[in-house]
Amino acid sequence: MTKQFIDEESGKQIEKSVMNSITIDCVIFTFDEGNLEVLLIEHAEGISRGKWGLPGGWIKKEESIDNAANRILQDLTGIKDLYLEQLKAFGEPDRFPLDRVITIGYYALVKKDDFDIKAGFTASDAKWYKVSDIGTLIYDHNSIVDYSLERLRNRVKHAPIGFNLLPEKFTLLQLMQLYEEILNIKLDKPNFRRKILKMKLLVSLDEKQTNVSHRAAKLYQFDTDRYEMLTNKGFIFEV
Amino acid sequence: MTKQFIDEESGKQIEKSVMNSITIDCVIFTFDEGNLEVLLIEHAEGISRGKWGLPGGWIKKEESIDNAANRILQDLTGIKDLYLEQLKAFGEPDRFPLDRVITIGYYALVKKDDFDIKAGFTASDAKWYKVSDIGTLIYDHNSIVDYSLERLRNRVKHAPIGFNLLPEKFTLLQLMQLYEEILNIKLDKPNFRRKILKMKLLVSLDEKQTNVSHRAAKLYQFDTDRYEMLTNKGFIFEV
DNA sequence: ACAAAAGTGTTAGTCATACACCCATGA
DNA sequence: TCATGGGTGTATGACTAACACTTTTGT
Repeated sequence: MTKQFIDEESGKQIEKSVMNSITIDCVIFTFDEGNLEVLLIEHAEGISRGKWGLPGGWIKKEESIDNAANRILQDLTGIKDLYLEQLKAFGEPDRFPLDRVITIGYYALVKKDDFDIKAGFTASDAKWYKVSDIGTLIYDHNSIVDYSLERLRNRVKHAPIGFNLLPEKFTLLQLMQLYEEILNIKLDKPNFRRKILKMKLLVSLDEKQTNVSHRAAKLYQFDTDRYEMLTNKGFIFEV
Repeated sequence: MTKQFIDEESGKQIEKSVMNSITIDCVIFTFDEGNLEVLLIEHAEGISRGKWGLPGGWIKKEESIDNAANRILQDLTGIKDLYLEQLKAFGEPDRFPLDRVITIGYYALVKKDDFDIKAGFTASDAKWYKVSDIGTLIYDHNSIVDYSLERLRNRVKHAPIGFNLLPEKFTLLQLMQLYEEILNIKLDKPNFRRKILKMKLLVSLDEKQTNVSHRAAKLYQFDTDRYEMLTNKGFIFEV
């Protein structure tokens, strides 16, 4: 099954135990200091040298698409259990200039703390960009990012979110800012509190913030059972 | 670009100006006499002879995936402007027994009246099945149907539906039954009326049902502008 | 007259919104 | 004592669910 061939993009000879004409591209989201960010990779070689794009890779002949996406992300980020979901296939005939390649888009949610760049990438190769600061990316990667944002906005309204984006312990304001940032709206603090607390999604801890120059907020964590239950059942978080 | 090769499934020699290892499969929904139905095809040749599955086809090298799906469905059904949306890619390594093939799932909504079987299919080759009557299909086609149903159920709660499933003129009860059938629930007639009418989605016609053995219901049609607006903006139809 | 579905009215309760206001803490 | 964010209270209005009720039409 394995064969050697020249990668048309990089010019390098690579091992070919992967599927032809199909790739995977991932939009990796994180949340840091009130900003929603996406991990981008700077291409070092080939026709797209110096340009930024989404991390991606090939699908091995004997692995499922989901497994391929998981493998690619684990190799890149070092994170085992990240949240990962397929978006859809992107396949305009001219999306990749050298050949007809269809790509399957994924999006992932990770905590920045867990993140650890791996495998031949240096800090200058891979960088977090605020979603508002993303410029023009290679190929159709801007479309994939746009589509992933739509999906994320939809998801946040119908299922709990934050488990894979916030630290273990967080304040209600942090959670609210996550919603505000994803949905790009302003929320009313008192009403947000009530809405979230009524869901019984959070466990209130006997702990408070430290080292803040204002009244310390209570810390919460997610009730994992309830989180899972609401993920399956869904809800309406209207704005 | 064009080459001849032997199709492993059917054994037939077919023209090969299409992408390798990638197919399209479509779940075509219709609504008939209160039932949600799916179009299935009986395979006449190859390893899956006599079994039922979803209609599908190949992607030509120079067409987009969406165009391929449109072409395949137009050839099959004769319908020009059907509602069509990509689901996602399905790619378990063993989903197709003879080779590694990834398929891109689509779902379509059609009016049965518009429908007209084409291109080498006879009535015994292609048949409408009630969703509750779908048995075991070839490959992973049951997963694709299940996923399309989930997507349809989600869609019906957040955007207007019916334009591509109901006749031009319809009663409120027909629309309600469509919701009931898709969501698999019972609705309260008076409350459904108010909810839908409040959306201003329908234009009331000065026409009534004929030949019914009870009080004739008023006929409605969709306000296309409003339908489109609500499709883009989205809404919440909670149950 | 009766069956069957169309269509209206009413009530009680829940929920979202908007905003006023008090609390705790570090600088 | 002031700025900053944490957190509570409350009045209003909108909407939903449940169900009783009236209307129309063919048989």
